[in-house]
Parts: sequence; C-alpha cells; structure tokens
Amino acid sequence: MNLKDLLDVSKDNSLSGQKWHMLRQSIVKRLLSAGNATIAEISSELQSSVPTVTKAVNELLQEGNVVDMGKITNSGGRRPSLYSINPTCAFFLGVEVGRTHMSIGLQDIKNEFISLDLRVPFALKNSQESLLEFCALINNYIEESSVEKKLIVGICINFSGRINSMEGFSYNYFFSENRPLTEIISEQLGLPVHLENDTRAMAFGEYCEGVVDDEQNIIFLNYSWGVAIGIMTDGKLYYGKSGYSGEFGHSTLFENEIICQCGKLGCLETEISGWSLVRQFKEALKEGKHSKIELNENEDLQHLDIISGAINLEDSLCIELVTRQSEKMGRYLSILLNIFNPDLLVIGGDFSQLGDFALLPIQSALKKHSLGLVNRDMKLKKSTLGHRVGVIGACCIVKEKMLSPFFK
Amino acid sequence: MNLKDLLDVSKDNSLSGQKWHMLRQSIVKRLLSAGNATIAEISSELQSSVPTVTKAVNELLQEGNVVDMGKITNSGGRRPSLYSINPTCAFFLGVEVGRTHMSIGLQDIKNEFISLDLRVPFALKNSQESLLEFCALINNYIEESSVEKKLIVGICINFSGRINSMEGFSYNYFFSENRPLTEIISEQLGLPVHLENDTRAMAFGEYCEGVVDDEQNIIFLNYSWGVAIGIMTDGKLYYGKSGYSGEFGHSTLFENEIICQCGKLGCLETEISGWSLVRQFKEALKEGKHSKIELNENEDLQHLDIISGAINLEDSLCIELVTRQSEKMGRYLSILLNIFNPDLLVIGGDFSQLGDFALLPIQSALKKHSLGLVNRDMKLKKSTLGHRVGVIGACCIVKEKMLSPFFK
DNA sequence: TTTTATTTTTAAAAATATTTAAAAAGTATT
DNA sequence: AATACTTTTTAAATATTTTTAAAAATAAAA
Repeated sequence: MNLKDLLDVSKDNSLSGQKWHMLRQSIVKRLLSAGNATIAEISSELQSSVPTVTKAVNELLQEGNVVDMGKITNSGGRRPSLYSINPTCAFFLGVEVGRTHMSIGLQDIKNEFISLDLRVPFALKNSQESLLEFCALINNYIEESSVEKKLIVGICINFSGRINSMEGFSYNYFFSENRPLTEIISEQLGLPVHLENDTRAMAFGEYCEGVVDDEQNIIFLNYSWGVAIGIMTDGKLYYGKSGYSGEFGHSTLFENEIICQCGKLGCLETEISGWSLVRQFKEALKEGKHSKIELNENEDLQHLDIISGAINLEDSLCIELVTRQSEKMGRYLSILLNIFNPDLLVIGGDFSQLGDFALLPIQSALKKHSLGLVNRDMKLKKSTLGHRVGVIGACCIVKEKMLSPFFK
Repeated sequence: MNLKDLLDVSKDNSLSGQKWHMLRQSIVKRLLSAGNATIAEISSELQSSVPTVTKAVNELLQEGNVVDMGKITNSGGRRPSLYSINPTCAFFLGVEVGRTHMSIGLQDIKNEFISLDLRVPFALKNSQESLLEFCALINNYIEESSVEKKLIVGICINFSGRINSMEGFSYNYFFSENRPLTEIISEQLGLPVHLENDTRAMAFGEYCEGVVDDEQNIIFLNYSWGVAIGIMTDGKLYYGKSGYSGEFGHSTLFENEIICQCGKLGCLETEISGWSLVRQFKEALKEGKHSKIELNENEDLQHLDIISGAINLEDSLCIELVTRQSEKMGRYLSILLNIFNPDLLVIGGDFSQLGDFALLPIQSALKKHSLGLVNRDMKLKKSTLGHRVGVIGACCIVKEKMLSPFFK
C-alpha cells in the first residue's frame, strides 16, 4: 500500500480494520508533522501500547513507507531505533501563475525541492487554448522530472484574485461557470488539483518553511502590484465563507476619484500599491521633480523599477515615494492589528525587497496608530523566501491537505 | 463520579483505563453537543462496538449522568432506547459586568435558565472593596439559588476592555499585576473562573442560542457606548495572541482632533459610537437644531436616550444622527467584510434596538463599499437575545470550556 | 572492569473489545 | 392474525490489545 492510499479511507470496512488503519495513519501523520520518532515515543503520544505500535511500524516498514534510521543514543539503557517517513514515498507539485510567467516546483515529503523552475514564460489569458498550454507545460515538467507520476500526491496551483478553494473555482482567470476548474485541470494532468489564492499560499509558505517560528496568529501582507493579506488563525489558514478573505487592498479608505481595478473608488490600492506608485511617480515627474530612472518611451514602467531605483540607485524621488507609501500602509495595517491581535506580521511581496526602507516607516506608523498592548504583542518580520515563497506554499498546502482530510 | 470529574483527566493511569475514560467522555460530549441519541447511533458515530457502548452507557446511567428517555419509534424493528444527559447533573454560571450594573444567570447543562437577574445595581470600581463586594454578590446569588454549589461546573465573567482569557488577566478593571484575576475571584467563590471580553461573549451567545443558524465565520458587532467586534472563524471564537482581538473601535480612520478613550486621535469611536453620538447631539443643539428630547441639567445624556428618541419619539434630529452614523458604520464595516468574507454579520449592542433605522443604512453602505462576491456571500442579521446575550454567552463559554479542554 | 540502573525489545498471559450469531421486540404486509 | 422484515439487544466466540514480565542492550557508577 502506498502513502496515497494509506492516507485515504481504509478498504477494510470492519470496525477493527478501521481502527487499525487509523493507527497506521496516525503514525504516518506523527512522523510527517513532528519528525522522526522512536516506537516508545509514538506509543506514548498515540496512546497505544508498544507491541501494537511495533507491529504497525513493521508493516509500514515492509511497505516502504517508513525507513529505519538506525539506533540513537539516549540517557542510558538500550538504544532505540529511530523511524522516519521514507522521503521518496510521495511528492508534491506546486505552481504559481502570474500574468506573464509561471513558477513550478516539485518537492518530496520532507519539503525538499527535487526541482524548481522559476519564472517560466507563460502568457495567462482567459481562453481554452491558454488553459491547455498551461496544462501541457505542467505535464511536460512532470515527464522531464525524475519522479514517477503515481508518486505525486497532488498539485496546488496559485492564482491571484478570487479563488474558491473548497469548490475549486477561479473567478478572475480561467473562469468556467458550470464545472470547477480543478476538475478540468485534473482531467488534463491526471492528478488531484487544489486551487489557491496566491497571497494565501505565500502566507502558508512562510508559515511552514519561512520566517515564522511558532507564531500561530499571523497576518501576511502581500505588498506588490496589488495589495492583499493572508490570514492564519490558530495555526490554520483562514478562508472565509468562499475563500475570498484577505481583500485588504479594496478597503474603501480614501475620498479620491481614482478608479480601482475592482471598479470602486477610493480603495486602499488606489494610493498604496505597486500600480499606484507608478501613477504617483509619473505625476511627480509631470510636476517637475527629477529622478535617476530613465523612462523608456515604449517600455512600461513597473513598480519593480521604482523599488530597484530606491535600493540600487538610491534615487531620492523613489525613496521619498516608497517611504511615504509605506508609512500610509503602516497606518492602515494598524486597523488589522487592533482587530487581529496577531503574534506576527510578515511583510511580503515585491515591496519587501526594500528592507528597512519599507519596514521602518511601517513600524513607526504601527506604533503610532495601534493600541499599545496589541503592538507590544506583535513581531514584525520581512518575508525571507523571496520568489520561491509561492511555490513552497503551494507544495506545503498539498501536503497539509493530504494529512488532514478536512483541509479546505 | 460526577460530570465535573468525568470530564477531567482519568484517575486510572493505565492505558486501558485512559481509553475507557475517553470513551465515556466522548459519549457525554456527543450527547451534550449533538443532543440525545440511541446506543446504535453512538456506536457508529464513535466507532465503537454496540456492546462496548452499552456497557459505558449503563455505567453513566448508574452514576446518574445519563438518563433513559424511553423508547422511540423508528422505521421498523425493535424500538431503541433514547439516552440523554441528565439536565440536573451540572450547571453553569454567567456574569456580565457593566460600570453601574451587573447581570447574573444560572443555566443547566441544556442551557436552560434556572434563574436570571438582569441589571443588578453594582458600581464597578478599581478597588479591592469593589472586587470583594462583587464576589459577595455572586456568592449570595449561588446560595439563594436552588442549586448545590458542587454541581456548578464553573463561572464565566464578562468585562469590557482588554481581557486575556488564557492567562486570566483583566487590564481595564480589577487589574492585578502579579496574580491572575481568575485566581483571586476563584478563591472567593470556590469555583473555576473564566474571564471573557464582553463582546466576545455576546458573539458566542448569539452563536449558541441566538440568531446564528449554521454559519461558521461570523462578525458580531457590538455597537453601543463603544464599538468592538467579536470574531468567529470556522465556528470558534477568535482571540488573537493575548485575547485583545476585535478592537475595531480604535481603528485610526479620521483626521479629526477628538481624543478617544484610548488616548489616540481619530479613532472610529470618535465619530461612530454611543459617546460620539452624544457629542454630536449636543453640538447640533448648539448649532441651533431642535429636538424633542428634554435635556436635564443634572442628568447626563446617554446614547440610549437618543436611540429611544429615534424609536419612540420619532425625533427627526435623533433619526438623522443615527442614520448618518449607521451609514458611516456600514462603510467601515465593509473593510471587515473584504478581509473576512464572513457568512454572517450580526449587528448587536444598544444600537441594534434601532432595527431598520440602523440596519438599512448599514446594508446600503456595505453594498456600496464591499466587493460584490463578498457582499453576496453574507447575511446581515440583528441580534435577537437582547440584554440577556452576555449572560447566555458566558454560560455557553463555560460549557464549551468544559467540553474541550483546549478551549482558551 | 564489573556492577548497577535504565531503557528498549520481545514474548507470553491477561484483559478487553469486536464479531458473529441468535434472541427479542417491534413494524409492515399479506 | 400470521408472516416477513427491521432493528435493537444479549450472549458466546473470536480477535486484538494491553499487561506483565523477562531478555537484551547500553550508559553510568562503583
């Protein structure tokens, strides 16, 4: 029995069969989530006797799902064998889709990358052809990898915008009215598919493999072209009713007349975001301000150019703009702090590259505008996983979903 | 063995003893959370065989924790016995403390009130005497009730302001630096004490016994003298790191120069709250506007007077002010909707008495300012439990805490 | 180096739960 | 009213798990 089946429902319908299956599952989950363990440890943690656990572990050992890591030393007495999940018994695929590129990676069960392709050119369009091309790219990637397809447990695909992970629908890209997008893609790939919002996947990536220590209530800010947050409450991703949670960028906060991407006026994004930064930069130039950035007639100015202008060129206009914007961001983030009383606020997205240029103004605004007790409770950290965060998050989500059948 | 002990850790330290204890616990929890059941139902739900469950139920029956409700009819075949928790085997005490009054109630295990005293005069002061008086009132209440103290599982006390429920500290009232307030009160009462934030308890009350059907992601708005929210994610109260979550009223949203209760400028409460309504009313009078409300020189004007002015007197100034304020409230609530994508928004607190005077402006502002998908997902309801909501919530919290040892 | 204490592992015995089957107590149908 | 059919309950048989105890392995102490 391979790991995929092992974590499914038992084929044995008898009560004792179910219980035995559950014990085996529990052992696997214990080894996956809390690392290697001895039989004595498993026995006490899972409230089952040593002989029973021994029998179950031996079964798993024979099936190749668990491996014996040899004896370890302890305080005295006979040295126990340490058991581990066989790292090559299951793999996870993670994909992050942008408008012009996609990133794809394959991880083993210990969340080590087997392979990772960042920023593969792919033009995301709302058409059947684009969808098929997308699936072909993934199928190709799987074939060229060294891993058998049947050992891949599943794939998680991150899109921006509104994603209903439970039902498998995407509303901004590849929208299909009747059939869940997960079903369509799954048919093409021959794998279980999970859809995820990009920001949420990033948050989970940082939680599992990134900057998060043991914090359980976390706000992850995706500060990029647009603005959104990923929320973790009590160590679990928060989705909301249909998975649209975290749309911080479309909070009505300003009295301006700028039309947001979402169609409304006065959204946070209209004054605090990558795209508004570009607008502000152009306006500043018109007002006669100067910058070291050379504007190419044909090429579109990107917010990344301004960010790099601040870091690499130390351009004063760029620095002024990003500082002012970060300060504003801090002010409005303080609302979230008061509401969530989080353990941790992670600044992620393209703007996190700015380091202290962004972090310090945010921090001082937070101190000014949030409640003292709440502010004292919270750590502020910068995202550390960089461009890989989305793919890492996607892989972690598939793994998590495999471990807990009620994962949404 | 009484129910209190039953839901504690087993006295039998052997593995089989622990498991047997867990089975008995599970049966009790099942009967408490999902209502009466037959042995066959319990057996299949708890994955234990009929003889085992029969044995356990008979034990519980003998101890008086479970009662036989007689035979029920079914589709055919032998009629099964229905078993229920004995409603008189455990009781919960709930207290809500205001600045001038407190409410106290005693519920049985089925959340039926044995007795309820609303708005008992009590002056809440930050002194040792006030605390002792408070405890004496509760002790008196218990003695005068028909219930034996040893059958009371615990007490939950709701305070406004910052409450750390996990550690048992209260920061705004009865603050004690070194020792948790729960410990001090527990010593006086001889009962386990749980401290709770008032808004959170109200939210939980509506969830368990009020307007909530099966919604799991809920924002409860406590719109009263101050403004705060109670958050439920996936059917569980959300606390945040130390239990300070929900401080919506202190979001910095305005550019005014009004000093808030919290000491900051521009908080939501400075323009949207009971106390700001009173200020606005007085300002309007100064500006020459007229109202049917007679201002007494000595007596302080309360926001409740203005609310009642709108409902009962149909006073145009009162109506204008509460409408304008509710509209603003809706606008800023839309931020929360976009972030939480809740199933349900419950309008509670004193302002909920206004009914459609408050609900309609809020609803229209929500529609205008929140994302379409998010707004479509959400139901808007008015709190239904009225003044009892806090005490009901408190009782439900004690019960919940008893049922799940990891409840915070 | 030998002994002692500690811990894991293995094996047999004892306890406990599950299965299986039959009995009991009903309902629905002929 | 008798029969067939369901479903719960009880009882005996079977399976599994926990206990208990002894054996094996090793670290620390004498």
